[in-house]
Amino acid sequence: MSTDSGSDATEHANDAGDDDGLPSEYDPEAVEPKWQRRWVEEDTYAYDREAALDADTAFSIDTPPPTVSGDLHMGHLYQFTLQDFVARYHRMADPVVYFPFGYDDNGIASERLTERELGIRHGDYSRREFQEKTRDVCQEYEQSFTDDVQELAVSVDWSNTYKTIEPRVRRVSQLSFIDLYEQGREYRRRAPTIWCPDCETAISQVEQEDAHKHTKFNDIHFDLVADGDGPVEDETFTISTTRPELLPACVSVFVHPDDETNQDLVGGTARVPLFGQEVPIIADDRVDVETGSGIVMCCTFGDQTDIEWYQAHDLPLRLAIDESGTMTDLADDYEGMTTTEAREAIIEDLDEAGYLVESRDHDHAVQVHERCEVEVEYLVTEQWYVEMLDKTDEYLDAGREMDWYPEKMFTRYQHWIEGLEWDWCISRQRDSGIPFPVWYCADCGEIVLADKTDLPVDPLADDPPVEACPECGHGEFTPEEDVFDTWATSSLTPLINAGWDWDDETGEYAMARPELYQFDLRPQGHDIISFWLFHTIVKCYEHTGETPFDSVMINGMVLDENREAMSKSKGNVVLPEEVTEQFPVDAARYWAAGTSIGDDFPYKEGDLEAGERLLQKVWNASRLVDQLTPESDPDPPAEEELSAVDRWLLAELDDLVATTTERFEDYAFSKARNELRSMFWNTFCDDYLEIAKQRLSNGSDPGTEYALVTAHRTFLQLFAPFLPHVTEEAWQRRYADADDGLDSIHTADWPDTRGYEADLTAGETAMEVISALRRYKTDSGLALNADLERVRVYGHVTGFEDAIAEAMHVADLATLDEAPEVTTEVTGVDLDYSLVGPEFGGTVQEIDAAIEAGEFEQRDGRLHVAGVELDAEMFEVERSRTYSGDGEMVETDNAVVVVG
RNA sequence: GGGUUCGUGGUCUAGUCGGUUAUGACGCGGCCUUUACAAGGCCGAGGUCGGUGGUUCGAAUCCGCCCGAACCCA
Repeated sequence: MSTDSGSDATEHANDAGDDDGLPSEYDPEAVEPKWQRRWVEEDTYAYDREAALDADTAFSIDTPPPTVSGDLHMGHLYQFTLQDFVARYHRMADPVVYFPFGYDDNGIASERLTERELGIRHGDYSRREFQEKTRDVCQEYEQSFTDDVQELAVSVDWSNTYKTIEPRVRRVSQLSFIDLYEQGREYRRRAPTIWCPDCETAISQVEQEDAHKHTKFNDIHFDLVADGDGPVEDETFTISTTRPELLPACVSVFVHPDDETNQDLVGGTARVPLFGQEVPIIADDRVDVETGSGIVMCCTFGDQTDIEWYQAHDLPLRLAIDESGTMTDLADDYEGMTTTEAREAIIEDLDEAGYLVESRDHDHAVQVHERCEVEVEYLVTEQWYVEMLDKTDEYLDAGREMDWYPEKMFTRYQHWIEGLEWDWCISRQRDSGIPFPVWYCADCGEIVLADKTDLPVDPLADDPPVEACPECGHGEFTPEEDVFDTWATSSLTPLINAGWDWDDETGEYAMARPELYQFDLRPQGHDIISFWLFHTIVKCYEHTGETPFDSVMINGMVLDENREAMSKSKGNVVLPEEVTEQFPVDAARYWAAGTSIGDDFPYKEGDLEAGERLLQKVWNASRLVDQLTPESDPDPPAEEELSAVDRWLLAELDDLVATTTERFEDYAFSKARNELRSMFWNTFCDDYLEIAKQRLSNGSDPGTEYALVTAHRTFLQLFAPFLPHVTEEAWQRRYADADDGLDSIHTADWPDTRGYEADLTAGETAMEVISALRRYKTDSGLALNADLERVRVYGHVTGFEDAIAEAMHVADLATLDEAPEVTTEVTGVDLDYSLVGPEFGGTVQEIDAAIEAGEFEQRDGRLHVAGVELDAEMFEVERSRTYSGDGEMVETDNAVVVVG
């Protein structure tokens, strides 16, 4: 039976002396690693392009490459496993699946990892040296990522992987830049920029996050030089600020237009203390009147509102802080200090000079860089931008064209886009990253792009494609030193996967694997859908004119057992390796399948244990099937050889195949898992197997054997995406074709419905009768296999009589044409409110009351109650029955059973 | 501060464009060794659906307000 006999030593560890059947114990510790290795060795998951082209279709998944910044966490396990459910299902249901893997190692996160790992600072090395160190460190982590992902049985095609720093990706990234530039979608401008003084780079709006900081709120006197009516003397007013070090950058003072007490100041002039510059007083409704004195100073730049004011009121620019967070010469005596030093010194001096009214404690939210948590500055620097704000409507439409799972996530995306305020700043002043393929004429500043055929280039090392400036003829060029924002590359994964490139011969962009684009699915965590998805849509849309994805599957976050986010500081982090040490991988996958897509969900050991039990159940059922059916591929029997119960099982199985297929198509894993489990456990194991066991103990029965094998085979296949190891093990031992390499269950065809029709009502009633008899035996203290002398059934179980009798060890079973002798008593009336309500409206309560009081009468099939008449379909009379004959009566929903 | 989503037995959850006895699993209590499985089988207890007001003959399901949580954006 074992089709891979001798291929692996570990496999025989637990089945000595049991050559013919399945070993009695399922041993995941031996079985799981065995198949993980085989699948990789045999390229079970490889993308077969020939087949894809033949079939003219491939199910393609654009997996977001995880950031290489440390070890695998539960979020990875969860996310990869969900992706794998999709990949495994479609690999069986569709001709071909493309399921690649990327490592995102070109960003700040990887630099930080390198610094942490080696205990160094990037600034102490040349760019090239540091890049090499980063690559070395990342390589180690990438290898362990690969091992981990393989150990989770994630069916990635390992022949289609990429690193975001590799030359091919650098080329795509630089091509993307050139294409967008040539389309006029990019510009370089000296403009206010969000700046991280610690990383010394520009960052984009979306890389900021909130942090609550404890600071001082300082009330400071400003001298009033003139109010709205003209010059005044010896008058002052008070502004409140948390950032007095920005006084040298103060360019105006603002008052809210509704602020009546200070309205007289508007149109006047104020003198900035210590620094002496005179600035206008202006009205603007962006003033926050809730905090502070209601009068605020505007500096270039303290926050985003300052930038808005600067632009709206055409204010002058005073730059008091430089790229490293150091005070400039504008700050006079404070030049060269850090912002923190300057803040303290200025407060002291203000106090001495009598300008400081009060300095009080204050908690407020500040913007910090998400990677290093250092407070951002707003500087004016020269950066590259991708223009976006002019086309947000179009990008929103692109998002609308995709199918969102769950649907509600689109709303989040929509609000995010509608709230955008900045174009996308894509230049970063970092060591590691993909350089801009750009030089500038040293004389006139003309922008010179690399030639597309030369990409990837490094302007710091390579020469520009021209000898002289095409604009002014000058012969010297300055290389662009900046690198791309990580997202500028991360947003290109569909193009990377599809092999997007410039074809110099045709003069067009083309894809090496156009059959993959647009991608069928983009999976993504809900915390980052906004900007990762958005940027991907924007770029791919601009490059190809098409939305990159057909559908998006959004997953939630993994929480701890108390529904709290896992974090190192809370000490509640569960590591994947701890989980897989304790439980089979299949059990972890069972847990992962247990959530509605999009919802956060907690780590739950109980679910892992339930998963483990299911594995054992699958195994034990497989053993029994193996023992009962010598033939693993019996021919379908003739119609008359199939008994009612066999046909019933096959018909139920058809329904299950249909619904499970639909669930997988809709990414409804939780429903698929639960329905599959309950059908397998309750209907197949508890009911059918018990019947089949008795039936086959008396000799062979082609119908039952066929139904048994067919159902077993089908269950293994339906379970395969969730439980790849145990299903493969059972499949190999019973069904795989030994002559055909690794005939894996994961490349088998997804089951089709077989078109069996059966009397499902009779089947259901028969199962009710069996349950009732089990209950009778339990209640009577009898063993479940105890013999019953005589049973009478009143109810529709036509064709199932023998099955019931065999399964329950009944010597004499017969059906009754009429209800057993009972005295019936009407106990009430069940109304169908969906019919009664609309018909009788307000009188429903009276009807209810009359029935409750027993004041009703049934005549001619109609119910006369509370002065109205109800049609037959609106009600059902409830009766209680008392059995007065011999034996004991047991009732079910649809049958009456008399034992004895 | 704004927005989005969510709040169902001890725990996790199904149901949620209204129809009246709310689904399943885990856990809990009891009983039972049936020749695949005690990691099994059977039975049982346990919730009125965050709170409140409203719409309606009828609301877990629709609307308002309040409370709580998460995420996103300021």
